[in-house]
Amino acid sequence: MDEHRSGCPINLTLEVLGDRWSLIVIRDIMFGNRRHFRELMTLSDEGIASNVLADRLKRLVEVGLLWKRDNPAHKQKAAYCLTESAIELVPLLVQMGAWGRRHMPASPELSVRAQLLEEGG
Amino acid sequence: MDEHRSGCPINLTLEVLGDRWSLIVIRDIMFGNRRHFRELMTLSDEGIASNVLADRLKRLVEVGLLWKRDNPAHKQKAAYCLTESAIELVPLLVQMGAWGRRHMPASPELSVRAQLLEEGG
DNA sequence: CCACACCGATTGCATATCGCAAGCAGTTGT
DNA sequence: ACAACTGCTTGCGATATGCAATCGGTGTGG
Repeated sequence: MDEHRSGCPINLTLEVLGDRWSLIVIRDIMFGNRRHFRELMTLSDEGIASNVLADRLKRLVEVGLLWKRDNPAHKQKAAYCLTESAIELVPLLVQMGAWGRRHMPASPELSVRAQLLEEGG
Repeated sequence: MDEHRSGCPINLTLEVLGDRWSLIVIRDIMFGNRRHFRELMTLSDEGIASNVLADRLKRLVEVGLLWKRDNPAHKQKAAYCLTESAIELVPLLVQMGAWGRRHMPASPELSVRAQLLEEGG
């Protein structure tokens, strides 16, 4: 993304994270302790397609939300890690969880985590 | 959208708001004091297309984030208003503004509003 | 040494959504 | 009557998405 639609902070955040998958990937790395491509693809309930996951990982690295750590022992098992910018998305994800918990048909077991974070985990 | 990808609160929020325009519309109604179709289309910096705006307004009404108030004096000038659910998105928008202000090239004049909200406006 | 399972990632293809421009019918002000 | 304005629709090319199959490179067991 080269040109921005506007300089509004909310809009700029939307330009980076405003799609159906980017925050799912970040959520799984952040709270689900997933680092590798196959983990992110198969272990999450939503079922992201491999081409979409590859595209999102690439874009999130490009915009500085993730970085790729090579594993010298296992060259194929590169790990995707959160940058400081991504870690600072925690309050945003907490608010998203809190809103979804109150206004959408969230499943009880998955709501617990959101509730704990909301109360200050 | 009939079936949900998962019961995770974050995912459910993304299913409703995870696109480039829904939160822009809500932002303009919430903070920009815009109620009418033409206002939302022409007065915002990002420049939403009319068909996309029509689609988003319809969907946001369907999911219960907006409601349409008829104007008896001006039949053509229907006003779109926030529901209670949408008003409770304020903390989420505040967090989006805060993150964008810190990590994206936000313009100074538009950042002021975000900063004020962040500090508790 | 070699077959095989696994790794991240790519390709092809059908479908859905997007951005843009033009235009619509109904309503309002003069 | 007429022009300006209302919310909204249509056509169309470009782009994004979802799905399945597959790729070349890498580690492993026999």
